[in-house]
Parts: sequence; structure tokens; C-alpha cells
Amino acid sequence: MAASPVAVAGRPSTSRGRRTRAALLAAGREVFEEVGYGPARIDLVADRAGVSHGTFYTYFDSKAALLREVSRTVVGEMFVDTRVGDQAGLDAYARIEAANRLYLDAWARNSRLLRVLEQAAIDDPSLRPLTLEMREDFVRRLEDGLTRLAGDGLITLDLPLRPTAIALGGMVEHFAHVWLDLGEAVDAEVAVHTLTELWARAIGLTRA
Amino acid sequence: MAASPVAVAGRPSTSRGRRTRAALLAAGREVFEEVGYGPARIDLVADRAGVSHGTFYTYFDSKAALLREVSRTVVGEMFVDTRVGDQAGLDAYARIEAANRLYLDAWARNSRLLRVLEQAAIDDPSLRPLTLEMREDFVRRLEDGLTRLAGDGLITLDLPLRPTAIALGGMVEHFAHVWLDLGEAVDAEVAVHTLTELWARAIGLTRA
Amino acid sequence: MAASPVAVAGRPSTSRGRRTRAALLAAGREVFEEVGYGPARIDLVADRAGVSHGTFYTYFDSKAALLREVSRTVVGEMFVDTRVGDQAGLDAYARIEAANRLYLDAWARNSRLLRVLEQAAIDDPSLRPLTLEMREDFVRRLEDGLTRLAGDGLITLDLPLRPTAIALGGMVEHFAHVWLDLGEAVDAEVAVHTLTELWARAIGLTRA
Amino acid sequence: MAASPVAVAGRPSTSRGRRTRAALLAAGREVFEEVGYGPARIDLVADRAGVSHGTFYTYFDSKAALLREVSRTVVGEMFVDTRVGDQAGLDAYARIEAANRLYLDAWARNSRLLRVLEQAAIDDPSLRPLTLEMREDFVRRLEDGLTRLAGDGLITLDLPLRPTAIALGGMVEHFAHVWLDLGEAVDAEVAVHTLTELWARAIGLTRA
DNA sequence: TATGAATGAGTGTTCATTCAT
DNA sequence: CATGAATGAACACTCATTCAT
Repeated sequence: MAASPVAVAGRPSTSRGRRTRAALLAAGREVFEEVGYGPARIDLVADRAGVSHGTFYTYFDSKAALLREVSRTVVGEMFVDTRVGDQAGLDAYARIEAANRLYLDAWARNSRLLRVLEQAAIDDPSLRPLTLEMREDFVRRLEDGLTRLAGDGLITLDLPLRPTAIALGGMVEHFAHVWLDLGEAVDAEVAVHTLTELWARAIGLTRA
Repeated sequence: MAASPVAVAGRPSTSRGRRTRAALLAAGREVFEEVGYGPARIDLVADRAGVSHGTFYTYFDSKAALLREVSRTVVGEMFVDTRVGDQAGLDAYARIEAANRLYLDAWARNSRLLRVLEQAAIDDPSLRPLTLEMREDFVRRLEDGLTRLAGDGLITLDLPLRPTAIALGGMVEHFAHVWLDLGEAVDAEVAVHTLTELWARAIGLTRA
Repeated sequence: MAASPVAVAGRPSTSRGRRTRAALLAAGREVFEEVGYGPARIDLVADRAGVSHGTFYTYFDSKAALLREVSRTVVGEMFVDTRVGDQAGLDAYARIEAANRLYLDAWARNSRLLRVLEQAAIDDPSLRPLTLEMREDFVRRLEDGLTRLAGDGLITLDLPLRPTAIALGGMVEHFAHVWLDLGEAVDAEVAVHTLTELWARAIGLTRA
Repeated sequence: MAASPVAVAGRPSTSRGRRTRAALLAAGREVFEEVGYGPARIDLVADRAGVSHGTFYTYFDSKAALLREVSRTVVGEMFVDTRVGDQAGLDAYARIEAANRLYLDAWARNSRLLRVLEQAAIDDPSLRPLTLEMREDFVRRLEDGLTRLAGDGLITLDLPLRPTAIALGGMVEHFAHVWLDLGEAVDAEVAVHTLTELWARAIGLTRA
């Protein structure tokens, strides 16, 4: 109608707008984690963010758009938080151990949202790339790690690389799920130790 | 006077009733697998079963009740179909291989419904026992297997039993998910071989 | 279709049929009294009568037909049970007292169904004659009584006959409702005495 | 963070909202009076109020909530509209007459809704206090009136106070019902005169 | 006569999304 | 930017009634 500059949902230009947007993102993440995608109510998200129902649509085009943005954040965090730094002095075994520890930590923070994302991706194709990319990143990281170990002569790669990476990565992810999401009682140190040992033995890495 | 029968939904006494009930169960499973729990429509289930909307409620008290019954069936099948028989002549390694093969097969048939069940269990407490029992059954089976191997002197149990079982079981389950649900391209024999090898090495089982 | 003698709903020819019919009537009355007309479920009526849902329609064409029949019975009982016999030796005051006593008794047994009938009659025109006839019978009885008292010189009819009958009849009916349906705590003898006194004074009847 | 407002259905903050709410209340009253509680359709209420089906739920949590609010209004009106002012110069008899006249007037306006309320209260306990309170208010008002008359020496209270109040109040209420709801043909002045006379004679009030 | 399976129209309620102010 | 009122499609579930056996 009027030729007024129509605000594109999601591009706030004032600092107040940025704050509102952040509040909605945080609230959305909370709600998705608590009840999942389908049962999540925009009303609840808006309430938690301290804004009115209608305001939500100033910042996000739809519920799916909110999940998309929340997921982007989480996937990003997950990737960054699980990167084992180039800390000198860590041998191969210690690096695997560090990786497992970081993964379990990061999982504890992000698993609920990631499960929601995976479920929602079944119906909403626009979400699928996100999950696949994340998985791909992790798989590739594992492949790289295995390749380097083989290059360093620490293990022999007599099993197919990618399936091995998927299986071992899955072992850690699944353990994390059972432990942290389903409430299996395991001591944190026991968890890290067991996973690291199984991993090392599976690929034939002998402790230095 | 007369005892109030109050026909509990779902116990048909005629063969026609039994047929209808079975059709609804089958249709329900299909629909749940295709769209998940929340988005599943009773209308669609009834249509697929070739009965009217109202008839659904002759057999099931609610949508949740339908999922409950479908899940019971699937959980039961899953458990039965993954049992490695006492086939004489199979050594330890071959038994692990057989178990992995059976699990991957069974997973291909049942995974979608099981994921739906797990999601739905978040909101519906009546479903939770089902998922937990199933998981527990599998974990215990693995524990028993490990214990027997140790008893036979084939492996040394220097890692905590239950976490080990959870981790290795999770490795297979997760691999199955990535392969069969997410479309990772892996050759079936390669899959079985890789998982079996990783498993055997992780627990220190050397081929006879 | 076929030329078989179609059974008219409600005319049982066997003794078994008569028993079933009676059971349905009794059950129907119970249910109507407990929950009212709208919320009454045919299922519940059939259950209480110890027959299947479908059998109900062998005896009654519809829920409304059931209420019609139940009501006929109750209205009839109400009328018969409130007739003051020609017991010799009762003076005018004692006859009024007896009438009130009988009315309160009969009301205790039948009020709930009568209220249901009155409500249902608002929507279902076929029920209206029943309620109006019953009311008319009672009003006429009161008019006759007042006329006789005047004829006997015991009272002076200086008020319009019919409105007087309606008002005094209503006084007793309403009192019965508050006392017996709404749980107002009043001693039975006090109730009868008060109503009788008010009645007698209102029409100017002085005790012999 | 922010207090969750969770906008309790029904407290509009704009004038438009107030108008819509009022329209729904009015429409609700109409519909309840016409068809009763059970058969009342939200659709019809919304249509009459000129809003969409969904809007109804912006203002009322349920059909029962609507009846609750409508009833509150009516009960309040009923009580206010039947109060005999302290008009100087009215003797006892005239005051009774005025009270009867006011009651019959108020009844004509409110009876249908009150009968609906009474019926609905059978199933919905939340409605019961409303009916009981109203009845109690009226009974107490009558008791007070009788007590004052006795205090002024105009009548002798030789009958139990509360039962007398209930009976005489019931006489007027029931007469109003038969006359105004059931269509009994009575002239308005005859009605008032008959009720007032019966009342006065019943309590032994002689005209000044 | 009895049964119980089948029907399908009907109803209250929810909620993502739009929009006037 | 924010608000909150309005929308209306969607959906699970109910129940009187029908009918084949």
C-alpha cells in the first residue's frame, strides 16, 4: 500500500530492537528445549521474552524461522566448543581424551536443541542442510584425526575410513545421549575414561 | 444388577472387529512413521484402514493409545528379531557379527517408529517405560555377552561393564541411524565388517 | 425390503422382551435423574439395563422417546400418589395437611425427573403436553378443593380462584424443591406444619 | 525476567476489546436463554456478536466461563432490581405489594437465564455458589422483613421464620414462573393483588 | 430378539499468523 | 517498534443412530 520502507523481519536497526531479538532467540531456545518443536507455542516464547505476541513477527517470519536461527547458533557453538586446541605436549591419546571430554561437555549444553532440530528436519526440508552440515563437519574432523594418526605411524588404517569415523563418533554421541539426556548414572571420569579406552583400542592406538 | 461392561475400547469379539483393529494398527504405524506423532491425523489413519473416523474410537481411546499399542508391537519385534540363536559352531567373533547384522536389519524395519516413540515419550509419560525397558533389555543383553566372553577367558574386563555395553551398543545403533535413516552410503557388508571389527578390537577379542 | 413383519419399536411380544423393556425404562429414569436429558448417554442406559447398545433401539425409537415414556410413568405416579382419599373423619384442615404431606412425599420421589422433563420440554415440543397436563391436573384439583371449602362455608372466595390455586400450589412445590432438591435443612413435621398453616391462613380457613 | 502476563482471557485493555467483550456477553445471554446451556453453540454466540469463532476464546476460557459471567450479571441485576427503596409513606402492606411487583418484573427479564443456570449448576460445581448465594440473599431479605413486621407489632411470628420465608418467597417465584414462563394468562394487577393478599393473610397482616 | 461394529455429523478448543492502531 | 485484538483453518473426540449377522 503505502510506500513506507517495510521492515524486513529480523533486521533490527536499533539497539532496543537488537535486545528484543536476542531475548526472543533465548526464549525460543528454552521453549524448544523444553517441549520440542510442534508443541512450542509462540505465545510462550513471546511471554518469556517479555514482549507481546504480535512483536514476535516483527523479528521472525514464522516458528520455523525461529528454530532455524536458534539452531544455527547452537550448531555453531557446538562446533567451536568441541575443537581441541593445539596445546603442545598432548600426545595422541590425550588428544582423544580431550576431544571426548569436550564433546560430552558441549553435548550436555546442546543436545536437547539438537534432538529437536533433527526431529523437525524430518518435516521441514529447510532445516535439513543444517543437521547434515554439522554431522559432516564432525565426521570430517574425525577422518582427519584418524588420517593424521596413521600418517604419524601410530595406528594402521586397515578399516574403511569414513564408516570408522561414523561408528566411533556415534559411539560418543550415543553415550552422551544415554548418559546426559536419559539419566543413566555414570561418573564423569569413568565416562571419559571408558570412551577413550574403547576408542583407542578400536583403532589400535597403544599408549605411548 | 448387570455388571457394567463399559466395553473397553479395543477388545473386539468378532473376527470382523479383529480385522478392523489390525488394519488400524497397521495404518497407525504407517502414519506415525511417515509424519511423526504430533502431525499424525486420526482421519488419515482411519482412511488408510478403510474405516470412518468414528470407528477409530471403537478400538482406541486416543491417539496416544494407538501409539502405545503400535510401539508395544515394534518394541517386541525388535527384541525378538535381534536375538542371536544358539547356533552351534559359531565362535565369539561370528556371534558378534551375527548380532550386528541382525540389529542393522531390525533397525531398518523399526527405526522410524522408535524415533517417533522416543520423541513422543518426552511429553507423554505413559510411553516412557516402553522406551526405557527396551533400552534396558538391550544393555543387559550386551552386559551378559561381555560377561560370558570374560568368563570364557576370551577377553579381559578391565573397563566398567555397563558403560562399556552402553557405548558399544550405542555405536551400532548410531551407525544404523546414520546409515539407514540419514542415507549415508555404505555397503552392507562393509558396515557389518567395520562395526564388528571395531567392537572386537575395543574389547580386546582376538579372532580364534 | 423384505416383507418380513417389521417389529415396531416398543411393542415386545415375549416376556423376555417385556423384561428388557422394563429394565431400560428403569435405567433410563435413573440416568435422566442423575445427569439430565442432554448429557444422558444411551450407552449408559443400555449398560445399566444389562443389554447392548444396539438393543436399546429395539425398544425405543430415540432418546426423546425414552424420556417421553419415563415421564408418562412418573407423571402418572405423581398424580395417583398425591390423591387424598375420602377418609372419613378428616376435617378440612386435616385434609390440607394430608395433601401437603403426600405432595412432599411424592415430590421426594419424582422431582428430579420432573425437572428434567420440564427442561427438555423447552426444546422438544412433543414433551410439552405432558408437563402442561400434569400442572393442569394439579391446579384443577386445588380449584375444586377451594370451591368445595367455599361451598361448605368454611372460607370466603374473595380472591380469583385460579391464580390463588396456582400461587398456593406453587408455594408447596417450591418449598419441596428447596427442601428436598437443594438440601435446605428443615424438619419434616415443621415443614408440613408451616405449609399447612400458611395455606390455611392465606385462604382464611379457621380450624374447626 | 519479565513477569509472564499470560493474558487471562477476558480482561481487554482497549475500548475495542471492551466492546467485543460486551457483545459476546450479550450474545451469550441471548443464546443461553433461547436454547439452554448444553445446546448453546459457541459459533452462534460468536456470530451474534459479529466476531469470528476464535475471537470468543480471546475473552472467555470456555463455554462454562461465559455462562458464569453472564450469570453473575443477571444475579446481580436481579438482586438490585428487586430492592424496595425506603420510600417514605409506604405502609407494610404497600411495601409487600411493591416487593411483589418488583419481583414479577425482574423475573420477567431474568427467569430464563436463571433456569438455565440452575440446570447447568447440576453438572458444573463452579456455578453452584452463584445460585445458592442468590437464593440465600432473597431468603434473608424476607426473614428480615418478617422480623421487622413482628418488631413493629404488625404480625405475630408464631411460625418458624426461615421455612415461612422460603415458602412465601417460593409462592411468588413459582407463580412468576407459571405466569411468565409457561404462559398462564393472568392480568398483571390481578397477579400482584392475589399474591399480596395471600401473603398478607398468611402472615396475619391486617391492612392498616 | 440381541449384538456390537460402523457411521459421520457435530462441537469445543487451539494456535500460527495478520493487521489496525 | 510494539501492541493485542481478530482470524479461521484445523483437529481430537463424542454419541445418537443404523444395520448386518
